[in-house]
Amino acid sequence: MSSKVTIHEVARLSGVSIKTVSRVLNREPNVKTDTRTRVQEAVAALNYRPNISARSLAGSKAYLIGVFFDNPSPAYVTDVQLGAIARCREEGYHLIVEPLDSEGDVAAQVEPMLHTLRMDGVILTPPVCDNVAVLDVLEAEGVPYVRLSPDQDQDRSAHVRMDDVRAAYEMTAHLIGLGHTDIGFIKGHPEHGASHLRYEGYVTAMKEHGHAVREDRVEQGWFSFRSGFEAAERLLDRIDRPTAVFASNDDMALGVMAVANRLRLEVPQTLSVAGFDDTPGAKVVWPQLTTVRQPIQAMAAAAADLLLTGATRTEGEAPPSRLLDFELVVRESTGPIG
Amino acid sequence: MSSKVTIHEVARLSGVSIKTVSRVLNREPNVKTDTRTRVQEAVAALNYRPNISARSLAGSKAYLIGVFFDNPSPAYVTDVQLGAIARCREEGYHLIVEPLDSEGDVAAQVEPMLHTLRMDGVILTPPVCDNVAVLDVLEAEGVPYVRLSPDQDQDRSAHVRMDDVRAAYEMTAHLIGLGHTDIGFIKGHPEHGASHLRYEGYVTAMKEHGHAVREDRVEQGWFSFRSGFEAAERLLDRIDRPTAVFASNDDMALGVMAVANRLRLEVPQTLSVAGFDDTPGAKVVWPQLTTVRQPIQAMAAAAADLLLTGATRTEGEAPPSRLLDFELVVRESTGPIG
DNA sequence: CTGAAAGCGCTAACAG
DNA sequence: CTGTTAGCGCTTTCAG
Repeated sequence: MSSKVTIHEVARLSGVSIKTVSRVLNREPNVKTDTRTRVQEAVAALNYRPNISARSLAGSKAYLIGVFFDNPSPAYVTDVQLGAIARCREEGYHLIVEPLDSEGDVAAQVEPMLHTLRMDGVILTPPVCDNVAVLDVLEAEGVPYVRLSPDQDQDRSAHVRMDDVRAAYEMTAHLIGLGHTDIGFIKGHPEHGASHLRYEGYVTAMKEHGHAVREDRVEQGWFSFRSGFEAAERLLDRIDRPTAVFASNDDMALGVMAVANRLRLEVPQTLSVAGFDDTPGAKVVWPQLTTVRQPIQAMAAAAADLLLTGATRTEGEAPPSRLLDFELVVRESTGPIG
Repeated sequence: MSSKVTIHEVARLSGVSIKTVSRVLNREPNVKTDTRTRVQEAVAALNYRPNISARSLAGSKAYLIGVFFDNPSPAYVTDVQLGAIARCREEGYHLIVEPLDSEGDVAAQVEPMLHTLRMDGVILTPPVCDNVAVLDVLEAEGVPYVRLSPDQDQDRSAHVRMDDVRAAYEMTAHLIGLGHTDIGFIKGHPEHGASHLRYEGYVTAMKEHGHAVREDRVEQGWFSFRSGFEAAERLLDRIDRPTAVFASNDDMALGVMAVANRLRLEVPQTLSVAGFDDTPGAKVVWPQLTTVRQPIQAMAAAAADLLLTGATRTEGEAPPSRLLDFELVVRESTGPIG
């Protein structure tokens, strides 16, 4: 219980008023350099840390940023937390995590936490970032928020996203560059916006390179391993089959790999397989999966940054947004034919 | 900004003093049932929520539980958070997540957060739960903590764990029950306590069933996919090979699967493969992996419970601990020979 | 069983 | 550039 040091002790030791200490703490202007130094020394000497409850009770900041999530993948959630905390720590903010139960009334879960804990901002991950009821509550409570990769109504709020179309385009181009012309595609869950964007990238790349998009080369999937497995069976269990398959996410790509194994199709000699997301599973198959990496940590850090700099509070103008670069991760599951 | 309702409004509406409202809020005794009801109605009518900063500034509780982690797997971290929050919400507590950078001075990172944010308790996950410097800081600051699956010095603090020995024993017994007598084993990272416990379970089961533990059937691994892959090559790429392999974790088991695929060994007809942990990857291979599921959410909930009930503050006696049950998850990667 | 008074440790005005 | 005075919304004494 060594934390009995308060702002008063610091003020006394440095011979100034508590208000001046407060100014130094908050990096406010109008403090003589000399005084500032003296206060900082006292802070260090006493190992003083301002009490966050007192600060938020008295002031307008809570030094707390919330991360709301509702069932996305663990790897995604963890990366969001790591990215957000990295930026938050610079300003002395902490992260409150609030898993939401999407089965229940999500808005009803959100409202109480906004009342008790006055967070300075909230980061919303998919799919809760597209839950209109949640956005409504947030706005009614006046809590700034940033959405990560929102599907719908992007102009409604500040958000951070990645260029799915271009990423899918480049992955397709990568396959084409390897010599493939007959490339199968497995679509993602039709209710996820990313599905359409990724498909669009694939189609554009095929067309621009003069390759037909055959109807029997495009299968519907649902982002799950099983749906990828089944789609791959339809695509591959026949004489006339594509030489490469691009699945809209890694889980489905792993399903493709499983089918390839079963059918004794050598990857990548006989079949190239590409995924999307760079989930942990991508490195846990043999051969390792070529995929697209989203800069999730950087996206979360950008979201935190928007919140901390107050950039979300725009008057009239369109809410700020950031578009980050993806990365093509070429591993062993794609290669030239033969 | 609808949250201007304070305890005073509630007191006025219910015709009592704020102290009585406070009593009702905190479920304190000595309030007439009638009065209590009236206050609760006022709370509901005004949609009042006590301000957490004010509460923690005035009182001794912060309504905040910390979760410290330092590089365990995303799936593990997420489960811990879900389990802990489930218990915390019942009491109006929130979760603060603090990823620690194990490369740096972990203790130095912990001390400031304990000062600014006076958490009521902290849950430590492996491997940070075995960092003595962190435990020292926690104790110096008087912050109660519970460790999840600690390796060392278990009696030092409250902790929650699972019976690794028995789980490994039962998995081995499962294989033996299927008719296997020649079972390979891949050990985990030698510096993780679980590695030894799991090996012990395997050895005990083999011996008790009258099967020899051949030296050339036990390989050292490091919990990574690659180490499992390499160990499996030594175990399987030869005429005289075991009919089953039990890897100390799923990542290594997936490495075994990859080697089996490569060597064209049919799983499970020619080779049974078992893992440990039930990570997401276990369901993302074909055939799906037989493994052991740790009740991570339940363990985290138990840890939160110890913290919330104040069970960690024991005088003199041994710190409390809870041992939870594991679950054998039998999927398709294990089966009878032939 | 209930209430009045006194802060918790800080920031927000406003004076100087 | 610096200090003074008020609270923020609660819990904690301590009286009734």
